[in-house]
Amino acid sequence: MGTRTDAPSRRAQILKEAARLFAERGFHGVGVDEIGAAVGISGPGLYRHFPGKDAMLAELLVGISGQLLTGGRRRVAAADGGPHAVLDSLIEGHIDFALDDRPLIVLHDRELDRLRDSDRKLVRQLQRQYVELWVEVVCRAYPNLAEPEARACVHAVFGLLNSTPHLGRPGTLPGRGQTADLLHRLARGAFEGAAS
Amino acid sequence: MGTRTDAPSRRAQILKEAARLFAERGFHGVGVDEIGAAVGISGPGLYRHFPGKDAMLAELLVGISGQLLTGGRRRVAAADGGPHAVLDSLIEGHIDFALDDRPLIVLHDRELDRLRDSDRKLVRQLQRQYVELWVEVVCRAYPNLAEPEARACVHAVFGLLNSTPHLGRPGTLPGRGQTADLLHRLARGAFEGAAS
DNA sequence: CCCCAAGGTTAACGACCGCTAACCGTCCTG
DNA sequence: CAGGACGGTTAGCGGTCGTTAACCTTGGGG
Repeated sequence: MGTRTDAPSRRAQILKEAARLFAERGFHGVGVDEIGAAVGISGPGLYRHFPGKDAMLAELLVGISGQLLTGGRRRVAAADGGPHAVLDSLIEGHIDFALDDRPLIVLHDRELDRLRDSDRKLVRQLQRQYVELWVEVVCRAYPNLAEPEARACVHAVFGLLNSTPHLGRPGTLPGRGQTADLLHRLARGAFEGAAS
Repeated sequence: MGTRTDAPSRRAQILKEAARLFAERGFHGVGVDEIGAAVGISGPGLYRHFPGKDAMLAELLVGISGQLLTGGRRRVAAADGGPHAVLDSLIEGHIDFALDDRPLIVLHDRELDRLRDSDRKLVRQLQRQYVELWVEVVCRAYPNLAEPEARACVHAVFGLLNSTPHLGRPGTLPGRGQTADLLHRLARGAFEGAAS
């Protein structure tokens, strides 16, 4: 038997609802009773699945950071074109994540400081590796960008791509595909502008 | 006697420290005692200056939104070049704000939902007007962008420019001037990329 | 058939938080 | 020199929050 991939239903459901609530109202703005109510159980029943409220946030943030990193590494490893093609792949992956898991993207750069020291250190390490992955590709694609500049560009483009939650209600923009395309052009253009 | 511009020292000091703390740990993560301690008085002494903790956040957010809007309008009115020059001026103004008042920029798009309904409605209205100001200029500068696309671009570029808090410790990037220049090129490039 | 693990329930505790009450010193002014 | 506005203080109240305790129900296996 594996120690993971057990009991997918309830635990995953709790994490999903907790992510939504944390993203909407902030970690400190959500009570455990509300999280419980969101999954049909109430209050302290959550403690059969998690040792505490902090642990939910920690698991969410570690999960996000890990997913982003491994997804990015996979795309870099699967590169078959030049550095620009690799960068496009990274951008595409990040956009997919931002569009499909908005609450997680919000948490990922808003609620990091609410973690216990050890968890925060781990998440920061994962995030840093993800950034460095991008920085290497950007430096290869735009050789006239120095590394600190490239790092700043990467952070800025993350801010750009993570702006999807601010796009607000749907319907203002045609569809997911076109939104993704627009974001992609924005990100590429930003790098081009920085390197000019 | 004017109803404003009185007692600049203490009140302004409280607002400044409250902004810093709210940005660092979130509105719900900061107690009034900590805000008091940050300005040398302790706890309920704050209630001689503000009716409550909510009022501090409200005043901060209304102030930021108003400053951004009036600053933007001033720059549009003072336009002496084509739409691209106006857009450059808007970008420059927003960068100045983002670099000089990082905590306020953070609050401005993180803690909006913690306000009472009336205050939130006001702030949202100011923010919307600011966005529309940009959208008009962008539509003039890039006529092949439809209005919904232009609006999405503006939000995305805000996300890009507001990423300065993530740049972390200073010293990684040369100086303020070069950071501002890099951000400016990133923003212009993003619009160019979107319009291509 | 019994039992026990899994996953709930409600009650309640201790800590904390926003805020009020009551009080106090210090100027500035009529 | 009285007096009141101003800007502090400490004590404490009411409510909320995360967490624990004690108990209950159900389903599957020796």
